[in-house]
Amino acid sequence: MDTKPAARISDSAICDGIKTRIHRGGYAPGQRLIEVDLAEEFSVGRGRIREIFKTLVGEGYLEFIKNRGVYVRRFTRAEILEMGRVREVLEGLAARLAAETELTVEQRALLRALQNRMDEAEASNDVDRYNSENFQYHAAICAIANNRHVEQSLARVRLPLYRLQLPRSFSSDSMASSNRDHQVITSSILAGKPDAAEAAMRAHVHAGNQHVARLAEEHFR
Amino acid sequence: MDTKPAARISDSAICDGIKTRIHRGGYAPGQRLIEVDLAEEFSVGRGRIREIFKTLVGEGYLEFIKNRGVYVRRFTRAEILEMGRVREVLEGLAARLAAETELTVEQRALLRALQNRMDEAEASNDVDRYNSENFQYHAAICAIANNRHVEQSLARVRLPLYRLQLPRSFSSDSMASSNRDHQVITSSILAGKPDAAEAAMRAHVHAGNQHVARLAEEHFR
DNA sequence: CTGGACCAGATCGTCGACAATTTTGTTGAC
DNA sequence: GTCAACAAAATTGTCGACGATCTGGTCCAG
Repeated sequence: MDTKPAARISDSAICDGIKTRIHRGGYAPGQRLIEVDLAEEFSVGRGRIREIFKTLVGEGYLEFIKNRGVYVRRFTRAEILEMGRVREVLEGLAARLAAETELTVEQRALLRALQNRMDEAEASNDVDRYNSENFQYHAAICAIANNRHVEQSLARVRLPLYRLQLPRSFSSDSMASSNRDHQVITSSILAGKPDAAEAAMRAHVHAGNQHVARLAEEHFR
Repeated sequence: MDTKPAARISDSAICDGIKTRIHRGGYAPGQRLIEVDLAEEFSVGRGRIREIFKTLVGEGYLEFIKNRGVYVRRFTRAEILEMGRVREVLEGLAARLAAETELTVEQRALLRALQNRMDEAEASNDVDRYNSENFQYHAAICAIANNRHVEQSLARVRLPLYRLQLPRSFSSDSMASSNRDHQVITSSILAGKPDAAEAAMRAHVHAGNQHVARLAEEHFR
């Protein structure tokens, strides 16, 4: 029993692999994914890949066209703006729930640490780092909110953001403004003020959406 | 070409069939669905049923457990309350978007007609009819909001409501209170007041959630 | 040169067969 | 009667094969 025949790969591992590539840009928006290619790559049958595709379609990553296969989902500008409005209220709710929570010392420390890191990134004008910390910050608030359905619904409407994670996504100005929002949100949550936290978060996401609305058309194809 | 061999049933038709049964109670929450049974019933292969299951899992109707099959999704009280909070903000957003819309005459007429019907149901104390009109009313607002992602996200968090669609779901008192909310929402949308419409809708759904929170534990198993 | 008809290759759709796993049923000891 | 161990049945997991559909290229008429 020394040479196990390469332990069978799990469905979720394959799912994660595909998601990661989409996030990282290995698969481009609109790209067609060929069943047999992935089947060979992961050394599984085509049927399993097919089922995994259906799952990923359900999560909003892929688009399915009958008899034509699946494509990495591509969002139009109008669609991204529609999702943006949903994101406003959901991120707002997450902030509210976080502010309603009796925070643990670890949670308080985490929020402060993330805010510090964003402040540093802003001070050193490091847009990439700010962007990355920004994602973690929103994820942390979502985790503190502790509502699986908020998290799940948010995940869907956040999908287009990964694609817009370009260096140009934040200018120096917009980064400063974004971080001012964050500071208000952070302190509102730490102070346990749900109304303030939600309002600040909604305004914050709304501003981000207007930024998207002003982007040139070429960003969306 | 006289005897077509029973035109092949489409995936979406099968999906709808299963969904309908879940809504109508033909399949009970927690019930296990056997692949081969459905395959035979619809005269298709098991693989297709399997893929359809994955799709329905993605939409929140079914739950999948490896090596054990799929079950009609069952929600705990805590989960329903979590979903309720999401519903608050999403229904609120739908009302806001509807109020932001330049309504057509048809849309105005539809809203008024639905409100009238609910008023009638309330006046005649017809809980079942009120319940049914209530669903249509919320659907109509969602349609006017005209945001596919609001609709999609809402569909998920509305799922537990179908199950609670019992006659006892509204008492005479709560029906009156619910319809007062509706009247405020309706007039706010007709008057084009987004803030008022959203606030009223949020309060309305919030009240409904508190009603759920007070239900006895037996309703959730 | 343009466009439509046709053909060949690539890819998807569906099914049935067999293996793996879980569930159910039975037996027997205590 | 209760429980464990085992055996049988039911159900799910996986794959490969075959037909159906789509894609892209070629050829020929105009």
